Amino acid sequence: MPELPDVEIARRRLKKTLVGATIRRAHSDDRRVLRPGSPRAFGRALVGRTVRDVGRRGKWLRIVLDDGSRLFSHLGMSGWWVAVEIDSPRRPSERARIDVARKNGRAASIRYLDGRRFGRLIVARDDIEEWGALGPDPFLDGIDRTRLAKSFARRRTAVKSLLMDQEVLAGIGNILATEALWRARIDPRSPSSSLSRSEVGALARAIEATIRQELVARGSADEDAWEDAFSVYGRAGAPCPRCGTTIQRTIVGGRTTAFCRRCQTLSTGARRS
DNA sequence: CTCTATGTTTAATT
DNA sequence: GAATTAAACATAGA
Repeated sequence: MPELPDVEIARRRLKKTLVGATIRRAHSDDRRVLRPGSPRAFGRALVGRTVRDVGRRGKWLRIVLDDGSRLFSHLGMSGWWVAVEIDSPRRPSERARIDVARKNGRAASIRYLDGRRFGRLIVARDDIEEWGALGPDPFLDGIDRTRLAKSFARRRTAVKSLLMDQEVLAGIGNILATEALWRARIDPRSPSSSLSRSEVGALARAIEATIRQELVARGSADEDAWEDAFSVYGRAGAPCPRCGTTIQRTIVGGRTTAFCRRCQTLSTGARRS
């Protein structure tokens, strides 16, 4: 379940169990998830280390260790971390496990699950390239309207595709982009360079509000809260919560997109040709 | 059987 | 070059 809000929730939970704890065992034999690393390097880098910090940028998690090395975790499409009893039996679905001893004397264990195995676990001495390439994180850094407007002005690509570009803003995926554009009343197919300054502002506010809303929905124990928080994502054919018009489904930048054709307007302004 | 899926990278095409 | 599109990855569920 991995977009910015989900990864932020995962970060907070991991931080509670891991910071100050010392890693006693670390195991993974999943070469796909560890790519381009190896099971041996994974264990060797982690065992004996104490966790200093658990951070996040965009959809990446970064666990910093006492020797300065780091474990990066990207959840892909289906990745997730769970905490379990230290002696709980290994389940076949577990792609990695890390057992720690905490300062309070209690032991803990976290397991990485990832059905589709698009996720990554990377150990490195320094920050990896993918981390450094990320644009500003809307939750950590806020959204610089001027900078965003400049990114949009440079290209005519569909605004939704630019929103999902991790170098423009880090952490926005298909759900956040779909929901924020609905909230800002902007057609996802609008060329980014056609957005007015006030539309960019409305979009920035919509992104911030959607992140806050999903953080609450996904942080709650209620299983249904996750889907209930969506206004249009996955709701093609259902009525728009705002105007009642049937939600449309289309493809933008290769990804399924839901939108309301009545209340999300297509900007066509400033264009060449 | 077919289609879809919260992501990213790479190859192919325009 | 840039920019867009399709395919690929691996797996589960409808």
